[in-house]
Amino acid sequence: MNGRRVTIVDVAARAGVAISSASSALNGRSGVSQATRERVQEAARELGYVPSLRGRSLSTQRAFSIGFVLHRSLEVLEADPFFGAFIGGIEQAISPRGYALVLQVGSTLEEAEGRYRELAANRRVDGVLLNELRIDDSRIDLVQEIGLPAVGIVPPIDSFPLPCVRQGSAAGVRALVRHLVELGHRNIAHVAGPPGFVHSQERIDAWRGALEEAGLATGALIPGDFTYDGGRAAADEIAAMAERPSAVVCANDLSAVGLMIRAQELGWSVPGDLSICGYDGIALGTYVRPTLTTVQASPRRVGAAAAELLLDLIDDPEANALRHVDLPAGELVVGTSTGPVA
Amino acid sequence: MNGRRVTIVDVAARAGVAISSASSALNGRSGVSQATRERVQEAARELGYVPSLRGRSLSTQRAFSIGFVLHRSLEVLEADPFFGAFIGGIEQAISPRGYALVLQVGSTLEEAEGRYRELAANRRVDGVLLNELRIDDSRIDLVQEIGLPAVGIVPPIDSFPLPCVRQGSAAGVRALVRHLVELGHRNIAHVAGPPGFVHSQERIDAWRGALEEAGLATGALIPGDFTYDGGRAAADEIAAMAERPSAVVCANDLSAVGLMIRAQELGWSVPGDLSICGYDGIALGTYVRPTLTTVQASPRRVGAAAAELLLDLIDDPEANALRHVDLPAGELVVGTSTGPVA
DNA sequence: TTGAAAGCGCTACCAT
DNA sequence: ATGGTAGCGCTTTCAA
Repeated sequence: MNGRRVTIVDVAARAGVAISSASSALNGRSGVSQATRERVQEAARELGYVPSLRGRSLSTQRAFSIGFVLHRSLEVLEADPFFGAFIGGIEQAISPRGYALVLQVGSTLEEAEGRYRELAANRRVDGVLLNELRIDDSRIDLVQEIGLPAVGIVPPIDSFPLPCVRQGSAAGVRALVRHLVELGHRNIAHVAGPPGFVHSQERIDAWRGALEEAGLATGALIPGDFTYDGGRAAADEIAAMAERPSAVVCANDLSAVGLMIRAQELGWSVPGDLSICGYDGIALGTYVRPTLTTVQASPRRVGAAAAELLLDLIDDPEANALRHVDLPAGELVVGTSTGPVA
Repeated sequence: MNGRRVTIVDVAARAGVAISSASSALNGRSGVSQATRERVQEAARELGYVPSLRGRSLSTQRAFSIGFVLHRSLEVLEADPFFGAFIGGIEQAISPRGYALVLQVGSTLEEAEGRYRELAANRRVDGVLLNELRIDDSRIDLVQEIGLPAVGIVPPIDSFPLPCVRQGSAAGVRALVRHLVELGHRNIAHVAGPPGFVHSQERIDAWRGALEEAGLATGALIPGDFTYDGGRAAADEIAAMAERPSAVVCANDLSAVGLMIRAQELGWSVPGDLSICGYDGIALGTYVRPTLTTVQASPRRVGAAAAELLLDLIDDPEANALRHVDLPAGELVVGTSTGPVA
């Protein structure tokens, strides 16, 4: 590489115009003649000019990047491939617009909050994505307080105070329950997600509601935590029950797989003795036998939509202050882990 | 939030000193009296001053972030949780040093290269991590050509021209083969990684070498691509073989699981008819039945070590120009997918 | 020890 | 349409 980087000064000099004209020409602003514009662009090309993000950043007060904090334990991260797709979606949406993703990891919620504060304080990013929201999530106050543009990823609740991408899991969970009911199941349990999460609650409500619609009694609500081991524990819990359910809807695929493996270890046939379904549609569900009945979510699309909305928000805070994008619900994927009641 | 952000000018004014003194005081540089230093720090605290990364960035010519480009198809990303841990390790190493991770995705190698070029051209990052290197990887020339600090993640080869973190899989593969030999296997095949990758080749060589050491004939070398479906295809290939191996070492866990599931579908008993092992030690291997015999790699540690080295390199290019860090090999994890030869 | 001032590379305002 | 020029917030050199 040759010594100094080529700057806009070099380009302007070469084109024989003022720096300001060069800037306007390169950024497609008006106020330059066609001839000048072409001369500048020509000079830039010849010199291999690439605008410095730093200079631009300082002068425009923009970082040209957005932030996302994974607030999960590293252990879960290792097991759950969900984020790969989500991040892929984000990238896909922002890179064409010249933005980059700054990814941070905070294992606890407190740590995650700290990272958001940091990102905001030093203005490393122009906005952040908020996912896996808790009920009364403190991050909402946080971003409002520090004036950091933020987009939430939430179920379709009406009262969310920030712009958000809404993908409901209620419809999917209902579809799962209906599927089970059609197979003749009458006692359908639910392995929940960790308490406090908006989407944990949403799935619980949807499961309850669907049972009600079908005229069935509410089944057992078994605590869970979205992990493989949580699913295994749920199986043991079921084993200890006086009246076992014939089917169970898990809050996500990972715990469903844990439940299924443990059930098989306990000597049960799946779906013969117990029908199992999950939620998410991760690849793992197609690897195990029987294959998992689940709902195919689209983390990639969610990531892309949320990132897109965030950039819009950054560009025009007023117009997008309360915009929300509704994404279609996931589709039912019938695997071999659910079958007719014995 | 109050209108304007507080800058170093505000701090200096409040402390009643010059901006340059404030800067020195805050950054622990010498040339300020203890009294001044304290007064400045006090003022900064009172004002809630956080240095602007942008200003610092422009003046120091540093981005305070490093880049990593995932060059994988989104499909694989969704299935392979490897990167979660890797990224966690990176984050863990850099965030205490005030750095952030800029993550990009390039599905093809060409696209990935483009992203590296971009990162370098606009100086969005101070350095990059290079993993999954190919033989004669073009990115090596690229970073050298554009003068972008880079750290490679490679097997322990001597000739690597960049600073690197070396974690060999050879020892692990040998351990797998020895394990199989002890179980009485004499015909041990290998499902390879995609051709052209350094670590694909390393594993092929290690498998061959270990067979030779054991005085056995080289087994079948079955092409693969690190994916689940590649593993399934390998099972079909084995099914078509005149003389089937009694055991197979796969280049990674994901393909081993694919192979195993397909083998079971074909009616084979695992490990009765075929012993199978993988490499990586991903959680998936403990979910399936039988559980996968594999080698536990440590992507988190690799990520952390590589990031650490990269920051050292950025801080002192000369001293670290050819430094390499050797990481211990992974450990053999014996699951139930391998057993005595029938 | 302290302070003034010159950049870093860019944008945008204001004369011309 | 064009060209100066004043920032953006910081670091760093050089005088005082």
